Amino acid sequence: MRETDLSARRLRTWIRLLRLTRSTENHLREYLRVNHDTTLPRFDVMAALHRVSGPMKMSDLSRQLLVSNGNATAVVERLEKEDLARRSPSDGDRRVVLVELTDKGRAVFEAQAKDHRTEVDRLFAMLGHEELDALRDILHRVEEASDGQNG
Amino acid sequence: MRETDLSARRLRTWIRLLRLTRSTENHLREYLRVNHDTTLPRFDVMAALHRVSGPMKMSDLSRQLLVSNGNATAVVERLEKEDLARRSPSDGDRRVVLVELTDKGRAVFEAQAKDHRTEVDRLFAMLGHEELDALRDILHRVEEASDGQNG
DNA sequence: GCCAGATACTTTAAGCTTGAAATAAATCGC
DNA sequence: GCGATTTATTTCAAGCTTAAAGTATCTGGC
Repeated sequence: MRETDLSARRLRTWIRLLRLTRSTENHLREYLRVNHDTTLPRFDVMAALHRVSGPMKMSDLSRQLLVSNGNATAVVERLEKEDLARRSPSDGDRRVVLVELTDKGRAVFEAQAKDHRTEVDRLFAMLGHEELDALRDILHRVEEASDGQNG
Repeated sequence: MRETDLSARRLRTWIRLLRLTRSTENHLREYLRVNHDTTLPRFDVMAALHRVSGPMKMSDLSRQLLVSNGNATAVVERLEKEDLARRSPSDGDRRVVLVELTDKGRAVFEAQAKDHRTEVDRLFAMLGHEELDALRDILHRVEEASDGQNG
């Protein structure tokens, strides 16, 4: 009975984790739409580009965001159309395409990110250092284990 | 500096939570595709229908899954085409549409769910009762707080 | 009873996402 | 060097998802 209990609890926990994530994403999507006229995927891509503060390979972008390569192409294409990002060929390897934020993109993102951060802070306001510690440890464990299994 | 630290940690934690959820969803999507030739949205809808084991309002379905009403319509439509689910009008309120699994749908889902559960159990194998307790408490807190703020 | 507003659902357009196929370029073994 | 394989990216078709608009029905105030 012991192991069956654990298995059932893991499933219930996963479902609740999924619900919390969806609910939070829905909040943030609505927030970005109303206040910054943008979407979550665009924001995510811009955040990844901003973080490295320089040109980034398309493949690194999709790997980082855990989305397909075709998806990265599509979102970057839209950002490019609005002059928020720019693609350029790589010097060394001619297969590689590099992406980076434009000046406009950087400015727009920084305004969005400031509000986004405030909103996340609000949504998780009830978590203090102790809960954050506990959560970090648990996330660590799961990530490490899955690293061992795959990539 | 105290509050700024907290805010930064909440943001980092949210990002890692999001990554874990995406990574897990990617695993499960691949698993369901390869082994059961189905998708995550279809599985989620069928799971919700199976859980209530009877007719369910379309609006309750989309509320439960935290997706838009139009989305529920689209996925149920596809399930219906494959004879996995069935829609019918409600007796009392003629605006209401009820959905339920067909016999075939129930059988198909139960086979999928068995494997899905095993897979979740595998992905979260490193979490024992203590971590699950800790996680449950944290999820509780966040959910309660956001219930207070909104719906 | 009527009608103003609320509720339940579907339809639509646009954008997101995937997996697979296609293209192009690099690398490896010989 | 050459061909086979691998790697980087784009293109494509199909499905997913949302927000908004549209249709139908119900409810509450009068």
